[in-house]
Amino acid sequence: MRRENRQRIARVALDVPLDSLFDFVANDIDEADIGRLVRVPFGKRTTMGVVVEVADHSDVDTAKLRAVEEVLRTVEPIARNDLAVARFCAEYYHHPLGQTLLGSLPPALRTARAAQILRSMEARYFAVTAEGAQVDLDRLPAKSVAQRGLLSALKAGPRAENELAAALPRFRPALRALLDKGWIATAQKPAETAQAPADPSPSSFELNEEQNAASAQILEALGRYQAFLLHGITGSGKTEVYLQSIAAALAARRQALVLVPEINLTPQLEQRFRARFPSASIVMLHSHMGERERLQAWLATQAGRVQIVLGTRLAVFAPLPSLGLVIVDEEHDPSFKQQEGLRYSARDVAVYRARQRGCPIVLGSATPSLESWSNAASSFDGSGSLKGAAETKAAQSRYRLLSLTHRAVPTSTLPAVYLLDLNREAAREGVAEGLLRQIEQRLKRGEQSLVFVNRRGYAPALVCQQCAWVPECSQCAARMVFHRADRRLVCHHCGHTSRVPARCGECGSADLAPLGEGTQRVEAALAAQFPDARIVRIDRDATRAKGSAQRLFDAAGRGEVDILVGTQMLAKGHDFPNLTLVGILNADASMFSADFRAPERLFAQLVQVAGRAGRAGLPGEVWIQTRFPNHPLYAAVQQQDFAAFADMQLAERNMLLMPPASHLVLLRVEGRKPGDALRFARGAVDLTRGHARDVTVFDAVPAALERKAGWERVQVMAQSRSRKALQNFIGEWRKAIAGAAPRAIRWTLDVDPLEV
DNA sequence: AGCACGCCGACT
DNA sequence: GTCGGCGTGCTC
Repeated sequence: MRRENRQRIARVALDVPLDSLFDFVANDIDEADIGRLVRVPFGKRTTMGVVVEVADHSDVDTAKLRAVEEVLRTVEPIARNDLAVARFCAEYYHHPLGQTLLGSLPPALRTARAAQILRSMEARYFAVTAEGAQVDLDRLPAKSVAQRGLLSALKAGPRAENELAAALPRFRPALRALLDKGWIATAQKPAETAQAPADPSPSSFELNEEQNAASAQILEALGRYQAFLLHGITGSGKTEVYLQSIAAALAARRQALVLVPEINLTPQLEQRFRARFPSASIVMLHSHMGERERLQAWLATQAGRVQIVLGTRLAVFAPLPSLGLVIVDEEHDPSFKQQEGLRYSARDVAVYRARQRGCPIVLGSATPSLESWSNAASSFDGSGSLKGAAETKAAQSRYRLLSLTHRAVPTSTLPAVYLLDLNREAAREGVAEGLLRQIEQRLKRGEQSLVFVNRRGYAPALVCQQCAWVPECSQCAARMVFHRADRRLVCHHCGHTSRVPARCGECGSADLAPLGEGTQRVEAALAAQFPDARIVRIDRDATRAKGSAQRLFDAAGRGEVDILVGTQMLAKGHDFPNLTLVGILNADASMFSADFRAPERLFAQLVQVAGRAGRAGLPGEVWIQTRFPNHPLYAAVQQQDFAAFADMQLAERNMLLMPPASHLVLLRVEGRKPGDALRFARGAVDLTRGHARDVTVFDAVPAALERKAGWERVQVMAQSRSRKALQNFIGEWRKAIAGAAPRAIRWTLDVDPLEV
């Protein structure tokens, strides 16, 4: 029996929190359409999906089956490689495939109006008609300048509308007129001319021996998978090594993917890349781009018209058909980990991609994550003794370590680091006398100072002098931060603001005083101390307006500022040539954190801020205010010895069985009603009884921030030395939790959580 | 996730 | 008498 018109079924991944694929009838579809975007009817709405499989029968009731509405053939299918990346992420992070896959696409392609957006973006092309080709330009009326210009431009060949509009004055009416005369018509898009490999301009300065050695090793690995950890002190010229490697990848006609942290995505970096590769096509990819712009960049990359993709974590999903090199700059940076939805680590996904595509990946940092550090070290026994000898050996040197131990500019040296003991030294508004004296010296010498305070606002709390009452956010388990400029209290967790109370909410006293120091208070204190100094504050509040951060940085770079006061925003990527002093105010704050990674983060932050001092010739000094001058972390910062610090931390992690000595997953639970979250989380722990093979499940505990925006938050940690055992466990646990969770509970599993 | 349906409280 | 709260169920 022969069946005419055999029915074809497209199995489609949709942006819904369900694990299953959905079947649709699509008779004009075949294997080559796997990875294509399709518009499908779904319930009462229409949505976008991706064809993941093609079959000729469906197990779903024929009555239920509906037909694909449209196959988007103007976009190339998502490559098999990239589908595999999505599949890996969905599996590893235990997130629905549809949401993972659709979430990795530019937002414009996820909407049902994707086809419309694509159409509107497609440039119209115009060319002369046979009739138009006959027209003698000189015989046109003298006054029709615009028409003559347009016709002569098109006689040279078809051109895109947007190009013409940009190049010719009064383009629209001229276009109209020539179309009416029938001399020109819309035309096919001319065939792409293959892009010549970009010729890099020569390096701006000679690489030193270490940089050369590092580059040589990366170059040697082009064309195969190899992970490198490029550990270079601040100012050691890691970027030059990246540029050198990228040049080689481009010369081999391969694409390069460069990931940078969110805050570091500065125009300067883009400028540096463009200056270095003037004839290469470089696109940016980050979440602050408009939807068109982002789609455009994505499409150009997919079409192979782009040589370098420079972006934040989301760029790790860019469709690069000929990927040949991956760079992750500041690989330890927390912004590479997504904190909602698909909770992926862009650094880890980047390693997966490099391995999949058989190309090198360079993870660069002055203060690498302990995960990467242990992957690169041969001495660390991080994989645990449970593994067989062969496996352990393979795990020991998974990454190759490349070290840059000297500053690239020979005249610049690492800054000297000093501690200011707050137990012995008076402080004014949080600024120690010793630091004030240092700043004064810099002012006299005409040099710049930077004061780092990792808190915005005037004071992190307001406190009643009579009964010690402190105003708290009504929605969060957190103190309200006092912002003096706008005379308001602000919650830094949910954004809620309120008026400054005139009296204590407890005892009615009018004696409320600010407690602790934020950037605003330090700025005010310094202004009072040094009335003639030019002081600029740089934090999220001061740089809210678009471009204002850049203006402030530029002004500081030109030497128009004597003292910079600010938060982390100051810590990264900006060079202030005249800066010779860095003061660090509340470094101790994270000493009390329950998070086992707090010291690692603090060390990275201190090194990063310290690195701002003395970058160009002038010797720099760093002064850290602390009540714990004997803490070993500060000793390590003073020595600027990352290896010593890392080994100390790794020993601790080994003892406590924390990453990288083990692997973690966190169940995060949120509930609106008091007690709901804790009750459910405890139930989730009970579900694991008898199922946690080689996995330790800890008790449900309140999250670091117990209540946020009205939601109570509880978490459960599960730990294992075996990644595989943990993965199996998570799969089972997730199913059990999903079956038990009522609607009033929000929950997610965070694989390899960063903040615990 | 959306989007419906459905069953109990205060209102033009 | 309706408008509308959010609990439960389904989407090829």
